[in-house]
Formats: sequence, structure tokens, C-alpha cells
Amino acid sequence: MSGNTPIGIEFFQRDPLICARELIGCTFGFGDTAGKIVETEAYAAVGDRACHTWKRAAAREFVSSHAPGTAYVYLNYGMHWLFNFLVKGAQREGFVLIRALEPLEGIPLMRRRRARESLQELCSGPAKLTQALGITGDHHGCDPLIDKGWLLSKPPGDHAVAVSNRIGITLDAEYPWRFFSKGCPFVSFPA
DNA sequence: GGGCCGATTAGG
DNA sequence: CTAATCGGCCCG
Repeated sequence: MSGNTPIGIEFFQRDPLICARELIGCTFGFGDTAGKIVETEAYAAVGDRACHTWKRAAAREFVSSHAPGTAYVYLNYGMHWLFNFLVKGAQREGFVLIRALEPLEGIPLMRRRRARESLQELCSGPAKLTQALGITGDHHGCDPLIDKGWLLSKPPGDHAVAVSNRIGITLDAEYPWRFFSKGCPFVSFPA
């Protein structure tokens, strides 16, 4: 009895910035591994040059043809899988990138997949956490709110959330659309 | 078809 | 600081 409440489709039918902030503190898991979300970023489907929809027709098609909460997983730098939730239904649509987790369950398995011992090296980056959880391109387009094996729930209470610019982008880098747990040692970048 | 670029990471 | 490594997009 965790006291957590499951997250439904309505959660992702809001502004991506709201979703990104609200996901901080939530439990996210796949298979035998899970963690607490401690860092996210929002991307807007329209007017955001850092979002895939800016250049990629396939990304725009993905937004229009999938339900809120659907997993958008893609290969970055030819070797790293990055996981996003699709957000749509409000005026602004887009994605929330999951950037870091505090490891909670399946830690031995995470250590094996990551080939790292340190707790802080398991999920402290968008590509680290997909590797730790076993998420790949096979999961692109699946629905974590419905499909077997996924976990997404919200704990009671509030969380201290800090805000900064998004990391690793050059276009529209000045938008303060990154959210993270203040002072958390499991984030990808302290500030 | 060729060139270039990326929401990153690990290692020197 | 840089290599690794590959799907998209843009151009010709």
C-alpha cells in the first residue's frame, strides 16, 4: 500500500509545462524496475524549435495519431534511447521528456544493465534511465497507461520543484522548461 | 546519394 | 575534450 494513485489519461490532457512539473515525484517503472521521477523537460509541438515536430513530419504525425500519454521513444546520437510522454488535449500540445529518476525497485538489475554500481549513476540522465529500465525503440508508440508492465502513479503531498533552462539544445534554449527536485542527488545536472 | 546534425554518454 | 554511431532532413 503505497498510497499512490494511478495516473490516467486526463493527466496528459493538459499543458505540457503543467504535466512536466506534475510528473516530478511520481513513480515510473517498467518491468521489474522503477524509480521516482526527479527531472523532466517540456517540449511544445508548435513554436518550439527544440521539439522534433519542428523539423520532423513523422513527429507531427505521431502527435495527431496517438492518445495522450503514449510513449514517444527515439534514438539519439545513434545510440541512446530517450523516453517522452505525449501530451495533448489542451491548447498547447507536446511532449514531456523524462530526464532522471531516483532508483527505487530492481536496483540489482539496473546495476547489471548499466554496468555501474553507484546509485547515482543508474538513472541520472535521459539515456541512462532508459538503459536501466530496459526501454528501447520497441516501446515507441506503446501506452504506459494501458499496456502491461508499466507503472505510473502519483504520491500524495507536494514536492519542491526547481526550474531551469532545458539541457543539451541550441534552439530555443532560453525557455525555462526543465523541472527537477530541488537539491536531489539523482538529477542529471545539479542546476 | 552525400553531408550534416542531434533532447547523450563514457573515457582520456 | 572527443569518439561513438545512425535515422532524418536537406540539398543537388
